[in-house]
Amino acid sequence: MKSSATAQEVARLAQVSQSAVSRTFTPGASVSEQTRAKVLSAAAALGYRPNAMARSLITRQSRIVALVMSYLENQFYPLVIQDLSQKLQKQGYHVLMFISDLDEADEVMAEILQYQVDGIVLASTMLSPSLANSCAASGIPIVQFNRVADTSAKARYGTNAVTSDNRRGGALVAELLLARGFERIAFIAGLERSSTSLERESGFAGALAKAGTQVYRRAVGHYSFDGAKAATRTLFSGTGEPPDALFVANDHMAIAAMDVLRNELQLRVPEDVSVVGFDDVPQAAWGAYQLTTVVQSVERMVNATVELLHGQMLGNAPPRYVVVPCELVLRKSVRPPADPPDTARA
Amino acid sequence: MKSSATAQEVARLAQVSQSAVSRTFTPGASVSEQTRAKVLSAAAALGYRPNAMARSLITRQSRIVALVMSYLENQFYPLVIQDLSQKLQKQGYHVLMFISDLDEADEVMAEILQYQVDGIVLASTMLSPSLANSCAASGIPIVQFNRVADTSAKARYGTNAVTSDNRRGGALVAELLLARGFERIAFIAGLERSSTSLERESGFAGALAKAGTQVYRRAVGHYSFDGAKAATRTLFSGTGEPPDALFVANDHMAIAAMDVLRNELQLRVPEDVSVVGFDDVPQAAWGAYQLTTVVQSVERMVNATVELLHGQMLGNAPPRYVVVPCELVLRKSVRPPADPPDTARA
DNA sequence: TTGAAAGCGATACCAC
DNA sequence: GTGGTATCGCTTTCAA
Repeated sequence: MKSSATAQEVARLAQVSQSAVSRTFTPGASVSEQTRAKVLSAAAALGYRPNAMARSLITRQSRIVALVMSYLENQFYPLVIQDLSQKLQKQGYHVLMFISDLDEADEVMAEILQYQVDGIVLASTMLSPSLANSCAASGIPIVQFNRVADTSAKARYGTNAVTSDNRRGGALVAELLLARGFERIAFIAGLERSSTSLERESGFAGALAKAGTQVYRRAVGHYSFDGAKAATRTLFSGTGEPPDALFVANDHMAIAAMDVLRNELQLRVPEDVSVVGFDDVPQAAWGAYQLTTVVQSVERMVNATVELLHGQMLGNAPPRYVVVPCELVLRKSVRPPADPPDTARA
Repeated sequence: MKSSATAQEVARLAQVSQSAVSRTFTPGASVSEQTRAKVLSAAAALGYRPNAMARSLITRQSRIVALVMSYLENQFYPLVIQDLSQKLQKQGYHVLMFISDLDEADEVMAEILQYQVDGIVLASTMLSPSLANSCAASGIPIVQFNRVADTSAKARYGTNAVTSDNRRGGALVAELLLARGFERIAFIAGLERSSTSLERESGFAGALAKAGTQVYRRAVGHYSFDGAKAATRTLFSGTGEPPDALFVANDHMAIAAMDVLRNELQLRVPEDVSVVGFDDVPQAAWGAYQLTTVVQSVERMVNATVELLHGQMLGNAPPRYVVVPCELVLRKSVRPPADPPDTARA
C-alpha cells in the first residue's frame, strides 16, 4: 500500500468518530482516557501517522523552516546546519534545505514560498530588495543569519537578523596585535560587499587608527580557500618588509593563509607571523595550527535564531536585530611542549 | 495578509474557472493560449503561487526527499548535502534535513513519514530492522548512502544502496603500500560495525594476506578526529619498531593522524610514514598535507542516488545496490618543490 | 477547451 | 467529552 492509514480508517476500527482520532493526536485536547486508549491501539494496529500535509493545509502551519545557504565549503556552515536543525527538531520544526548560487536566491525564493514554510533562515545569502518585499508581504518571518543585506541603521528596524559583533571583534584583534607590539599588520578581506567582511574590517581599521597607525597591507580573499592562498602570496611578496601579523576575515581563509605561510613561504606561525581569524570552525579544520581567532559562537547564534523565529512564528513579536558578543580565543596547536610526553617516544 | 493568493482568487480576477488556473500551472495540460495569458497576468498581479501542501495532498507526491545524517564533522558529508540538494532541486525535489544521533533514527523516522516524503536517503545512519520494515510497508523508496546496514549478499536484493567499492579500495591501498616496499603497515579502523570500515579493512587485509603478510598494528578511531588522534598515538608508542605506513579508514581521521605524526611525534609525512586515507574531502580539509587517498567520488555517488531515487519514485524500478568504483589519488601537498618559486621570496 | 463538483486527510466549530 | 459538518487549496474526473 502506497499510503498509510487515514484517520477515517482508524476511527472505524476504534469505533469512534474521526474527530476523536484527531483529538487524540492533538496535544492538550480533551479526550477521555478510554477513547484515547481505543484510538491509540487502533492507530498502532494500522500504523497510523497524521498526514502533515493535510494538517498544515488547515492549520496554516507547516512546521517547516527553510534554510538557504550558498556554499558549505566554510566549515562554519555545516555546524550551523547541524545545530539549527537539531534545535528546531526539538521544537517540532524541520529544516528544508535550499542551496542557492548566491545570486539566484530570488529563484529559490519562489520555490520556498510554495511550501508554505513557517519561517526562513538566510545564511550567507543576500536577498534582493524585491524579494525582501515579497517576503514581507507574505508575512513569513525571515531571519538573516551571520550576514545582512544592509548595514544601515534604519535596516535594523523591520528586519530580523542575527550576527555577531563583528566591529567589536575586529577591534579586539587590532588591540591584541598592537599590545603585542606588531608593526606591520596585514588584512585579508572576504567578499568585499559582505557585511561580515565590511564590519570586521571597519572595527579593525578603526582601532588601528585610534592608535595612530593603519593596515600595513591589504588583499581580498573572497572567502574562498584558493582566494585566500593567492591573497597571502600577494601580501608576502614584492619589495619591502613582509607583514609580521595577519588578520584574516574568517577562519576558513586563515587556515589557507597558514598553509601558504608555513609550507610555501617557510615562515613559522606564530613565531614569524601571527595569524588571527574569525568565526568558529571545528578542530578538524585548524588541526595542527595555532590559531588565534575571534569566536562567534555557533551555539549562541543558533539559539538566538531559533528564539527569534519561534517568537515570530507564534506570537507577533516585533522584528529584532540580535548582535551576539564575540571573544578572542587561542586555539591551541597540537604541537608538543618543549618536552614531549613519554608516550610520544617509541 | 498571512497567506498568499489562492487559485480561487486568481480565477475570479481572470474571469475563468478555478480549473483553468490549475491547468495553467500544470505542465502539459490543455489550456488555450488566451486563457493561459489571462490567468498568468492575474496570478502575477496577486503574487500567486500554487500551494504545495494542497497539491501534494491530492497528487500524493510531496516532491520532498528526506536526508538523514548523524554528524557533519566529516567534511565528506557537507559535500553530499550540497551536491544532493542541488541535483534534486534541478529535478524539482527538495531536501528535508534530519539529524539523528545514530541510534535515535527510529524516532526520526516517525516524523519523516508524517511529511509524506517521496523518498529517503540515509547517510551514515543505520536503520533498525523494525524500521526497515515499516518503511518497506509504507512503500517509500529508501536509499542507503555510503554505509549499509547489512553487508550480506541477500541484503543486496530488496534494498537500495549506493556505496563505493570499499573492498577493492582497501585492496588497492595494500597493493600500493606493498609495491612501495613498506613492511610495517598499520591500520586505523572507523566504527567497528560500520560497513565502510569493515569492507575497507577486509579488502585491505585480504590483499596483504595474498602477499603473505598482514597488518602490523591496528587501532580503532571511531571515525572521529579525537579518536583517530588517540589511535595514532597508540600505534606509534610502545616497544618495537613503529609502523612505516598507515592506512586510515577515512580522510577525516587520516588528517587527524597526520597532525599527530607531524606535530606530536615529529615524524615526517610521507618521508617517515606514508599515510593513505579514504573518501573525498575538499582541499580545505587536507590543506598542507600530502595525502594519498582512495577517492570515492561524491559526484558519482550522488548521481547514482538521484538516479535511483528518481526511478523508484516515478516508475516501479526494482531496488538496486549500486557500487561505485573508486581510485587511488595523490592529493598533492602545497609544500614547495626543492627550489621555491621566486615570488615566495620577498 | 472549459467549468462544475467531488474529493485528498486532517482540523475546528458546532451543537449535543 | 463527543460526533457531525464545513473547510483548507488544490487536482481531477466528467459533462458540456
